[in-house]
Amino acid sequence: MARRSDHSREELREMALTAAEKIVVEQGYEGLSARKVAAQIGYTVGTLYLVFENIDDLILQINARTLDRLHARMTQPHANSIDPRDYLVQLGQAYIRFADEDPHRWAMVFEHRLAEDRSLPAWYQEKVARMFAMVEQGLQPLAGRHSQDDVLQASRALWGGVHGICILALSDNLGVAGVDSVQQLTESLIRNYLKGFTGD
Amino acid sequence: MARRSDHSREELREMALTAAEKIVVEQGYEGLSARKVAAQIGYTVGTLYLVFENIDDLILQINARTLDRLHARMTQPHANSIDPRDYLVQLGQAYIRFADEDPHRWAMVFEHRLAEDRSLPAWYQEKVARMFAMVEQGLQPLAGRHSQDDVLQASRALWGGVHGICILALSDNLGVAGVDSVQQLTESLIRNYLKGFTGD
DNA sequence: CACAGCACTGAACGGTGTTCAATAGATTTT
DNA sequence: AAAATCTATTGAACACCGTTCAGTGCTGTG
Repeated sequence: MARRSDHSREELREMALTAAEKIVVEQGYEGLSARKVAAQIGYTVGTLYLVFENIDDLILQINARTLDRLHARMTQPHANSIDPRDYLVQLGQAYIRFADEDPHRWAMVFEHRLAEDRSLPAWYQEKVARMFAMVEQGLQPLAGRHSQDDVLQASRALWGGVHGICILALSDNLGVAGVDSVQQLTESLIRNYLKGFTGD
Repeated sequence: MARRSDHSREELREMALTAAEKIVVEQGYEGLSARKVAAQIGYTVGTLYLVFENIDDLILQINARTLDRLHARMTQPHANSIDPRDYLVQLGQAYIRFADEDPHRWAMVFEHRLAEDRSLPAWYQEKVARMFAMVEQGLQPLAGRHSQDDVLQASRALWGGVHGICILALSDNLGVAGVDSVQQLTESLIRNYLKGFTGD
């Protein structure tokens, strides 16, 4: 029996999340289970429920971390001093690279569906919004005479597009092998879309 | 106990698939279970395993039917006698409409992941390829001086894009409410991409 | 040193996919 | 018609899943 107060709630939470992430990275979404996480950190399943509302909650916390990692990756390209088109391509490619390097972690963000009725908490939606905002800002210099609404719509279409390519590629539904081809597809999508958007 | 030979293997298979589809349509992927399907058709779970290899197999069969339905929907717009651009937009919108009208059925095609190592059977991949082929053909009239490879790549980028918008929209990650807005996004993606692709 | 409080346990519940010895109903043989 | 054979179907069993909560035993307090 793990001693009482060996670890604070916060420590427990941290240990559990780290252990769970390890399982996900190695075995994917399907490989994750409350009992496995508990065993990894030397506690029993009941304890997990003192720290997390339920398994969905735990998954959401991991996905939040994944979104943070992804965001960090996408902050590496710098908007200043390069062509806006190149910047957006770099954003897209950072996204693809992230998904390729850590497919299990990435996939869980999109494979995890919460119960039909329940919706994602605001703080989580915020993290998603933050990524769309990056695209929106990257698109801004190319706005020309487009309205703000147009830019918003374009950023969504564009990012949805990149995401779609990423999904299909990772599930082998694109008949495309290797990251390089996927990167090319992404670049094709972005550059052609932008050509259409800016109208030249 | 259901009488011996009340139904042929083929009838059993048909009954099971129909029952399973009903469950999926009503309750989604998560709501599906071998026992529920068996109960629906008046047999016990063991019998299902005489007809299907396992639950993944059953799901794959349903997904194959879904792909057929989707394909039928996408065959309704006619390539002849309209502008190729309009045709591709119609294809995209048929896709979105299908996903919107039957989200559970559609979602299962993409939510279902088979074990890491196993890959989709050839006859199934064929059905996926058939859909990409439609896009490729729709794109052909706009090929101009592009190589065949370019057209192939463009069709994948384009379709991946439509798919991505569809996914994000259905999981409420686009902050877009209502089918109409999604249709607009799709049209934006396709028309702008095509403008870039054809270069005018 | 006793005791109260509570961190933690782990068995229990109802679910899942999957297997396979046993059964019961149909068919064939006697 | 009865007996024997055959086999489609059963359903209990297994190992897992998420979740709950009465009980246990450690720990800080009085």
